[in-house]
Amino acid sequence: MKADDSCRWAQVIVDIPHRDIDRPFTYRIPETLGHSVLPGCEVWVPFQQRTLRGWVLHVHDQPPENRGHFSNIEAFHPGYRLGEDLLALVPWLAREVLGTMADVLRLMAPPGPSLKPAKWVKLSESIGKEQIDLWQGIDPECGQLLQRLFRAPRKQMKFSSLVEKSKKTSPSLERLLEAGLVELVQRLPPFRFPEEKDLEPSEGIPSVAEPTLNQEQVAAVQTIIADLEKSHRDKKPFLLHGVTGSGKTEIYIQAAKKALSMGRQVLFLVPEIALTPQMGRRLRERFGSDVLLLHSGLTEKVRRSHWYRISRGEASLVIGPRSAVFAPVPNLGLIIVDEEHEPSYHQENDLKYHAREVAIERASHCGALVIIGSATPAIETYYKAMEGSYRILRLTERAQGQPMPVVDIVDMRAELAEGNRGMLSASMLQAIEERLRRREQTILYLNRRGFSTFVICRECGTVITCPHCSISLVYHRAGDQMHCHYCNFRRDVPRQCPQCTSKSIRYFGAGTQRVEEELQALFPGIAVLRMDRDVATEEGIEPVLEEFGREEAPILVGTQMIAKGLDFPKVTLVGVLAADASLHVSDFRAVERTYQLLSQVAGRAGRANRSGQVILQTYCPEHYCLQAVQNHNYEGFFQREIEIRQQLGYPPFSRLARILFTGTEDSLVRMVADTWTEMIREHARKSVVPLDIWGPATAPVAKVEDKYRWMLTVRLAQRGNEPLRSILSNVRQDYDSRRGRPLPVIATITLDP
DNA sequence: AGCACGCCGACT
DNA sequence: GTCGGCGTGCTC
Repeated sequence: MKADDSCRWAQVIVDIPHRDIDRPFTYRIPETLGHSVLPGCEVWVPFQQRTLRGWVLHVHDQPPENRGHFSNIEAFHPGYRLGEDLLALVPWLAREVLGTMADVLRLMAPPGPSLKPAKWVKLSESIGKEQIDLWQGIDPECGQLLQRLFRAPRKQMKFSSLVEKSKKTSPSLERLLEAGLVELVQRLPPFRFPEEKDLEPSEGIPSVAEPTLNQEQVAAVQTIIADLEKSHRDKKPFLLHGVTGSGKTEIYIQAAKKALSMGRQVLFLVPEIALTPQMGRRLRERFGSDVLLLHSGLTEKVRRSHWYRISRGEASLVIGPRSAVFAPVPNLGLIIVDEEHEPSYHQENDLKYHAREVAIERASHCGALVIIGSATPAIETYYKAMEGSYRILRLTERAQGQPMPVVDIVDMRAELAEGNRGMLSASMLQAIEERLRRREQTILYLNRRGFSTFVICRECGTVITCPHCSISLVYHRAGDQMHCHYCNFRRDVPRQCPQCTSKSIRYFGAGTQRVEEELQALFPGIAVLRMDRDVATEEGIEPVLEEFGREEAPILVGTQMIAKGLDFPKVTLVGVLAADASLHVSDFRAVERTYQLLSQVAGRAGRANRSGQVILQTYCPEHYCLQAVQNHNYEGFFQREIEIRQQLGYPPFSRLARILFTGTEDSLVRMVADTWTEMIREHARKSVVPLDIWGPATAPVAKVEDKYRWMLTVRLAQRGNEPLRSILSNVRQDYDSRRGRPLPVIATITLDP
């Protein structure tokens, strides 16, 4: 063996997502692996009696300072290497989401199972025929083994085929190992890149002519192109704020073309999986076969195959959902995050990262530009743009100059006063009748986000709220009480409205089914299609939508399931039956989400050359959210909302963390939650950090799959995330290292929920 | 995570 | 007397 100071050394993260092991381990790179082992390589290393997968973080020439025993890297994956930009994300993201580096690396690794190295027995170089004969005389069993190895190709055999079925090393083999006649090596099965035959066929030639851009679009494109041409690495992201139908996609396309012409690749992130093929089709018409789609409907084989193609630089434009932000494109020049406000960028089962933030961080490591776009940016995003963290580009007009749809607000309190107890207002009915006469189509939304009903006074529109939290209370059937999901305040359902003393207290929450029934009673013989979770088949929502698209029914009733990506030219009326339902969900983002949803829904009316009408039914017509939707006034909405956030100390003026405790024994879950609460309080006190702690309270969904859920919300009343993160990380550390058998309760921390 | 070492109960 | 339970500790 060579002297230590002439070999190369690697810092390796092993594939065990556990906090105690979440640090680099040092391994020697044996000469046999030459200079192939580089940062970003997937390797196999000995780790306590077994061989584990790992990834090389750094490679260096100096032997480690602290002398000790260091093992050799046993094998490496020849098929890929993570780029420097992705590698740089590993410690950052692990810290960001309070996870481990192994967790992050798993997200970046090729999809599907990793290669499995096998143990091989190799005859040492110097062993000749004579020596084997000699051993044959001394120990026939050892001689036999040596004979078989000598005859094997390359004088080596799989451990399992040499030593029969008994898993244990036989005594004879042990002896040979000790004598240095044979050695054990880990060998990977031969690697070949996956087949491409499963790829969907694609036209190689762009088939659609370039559309003409309006003035605003041209200006935006010019700004972006000028920035792409600059060579500075630290490019501040663009926020492309354009009203629905303003032609944001065309801007993306032009920006992508520019990046491609500079020899760099483009990542295009889209929120909804269902949207991906549609967007893919459109982009393929413009870019040809260089477009690669990564939607969730792909089989693992195909995803693997795409992944390797991307890593070899064979796809110039990669389009996909959240997880595509980790696509291994080698020379990334542009990342587009379409509909940046969509919550689907944030919800992830295990690691709770936000694709928009990952995109921005990744881009900063490879000098790429990021464009995030939306008609209704997240409040926090727009606030950052106002502060100057993003550069803002505005599209205030629709691409072809079409007018925005007319939005009417119907006051349902007045309807009630006039004796209409149905779900459909008089003006809504009238508008529907009109569409039926004109043979146009109507979409009705019953926008009931969330799971449980809220309680409202039918006369004055007052919603019962928590006295401590300025959010609405949620009615729980169990116990027939109202709960606050933030601070666990509880009260009985009031007999009278606390505002107007009326007794018309109602549990709100009629579903799409009732709408369907009502419509059929009102318009006998008219076909009504319904689309909600109860109707959705395995093929998803497509069949129903296609039926509607063929104009086989004049009316479609659905949940927000159908709010996205619809484009039916015959639809000229969109009705929202309970436009305020999602306003009262107990979440400080509820109003923001309502605005986004309603704006999006409103954009569905009158897409082609017919003008559209939108009717919003509500119990609080004067609410600033609905007013802003009516006037298509995002700016005004933002001003109101940001003011309220500031007053109440919600993000972006503070940082929130949510800790979810789950377990099958309710009392134990509660106990752990209490323990954490105390520990957090203690840590905050010691480090003098201004933390507010709400709860623990039962989670909005108190029991899921027989697991009880308690929730703790922690607020840091200042802007930086760091103190909050370190306190939570310390508390978890302390909690995990307590002696005794751990309780069967899982704690999940989400920062910026 | 998962493997070894170690110190206490019920067994051929 | 040993086999084996799982609490504790460590991993290049």
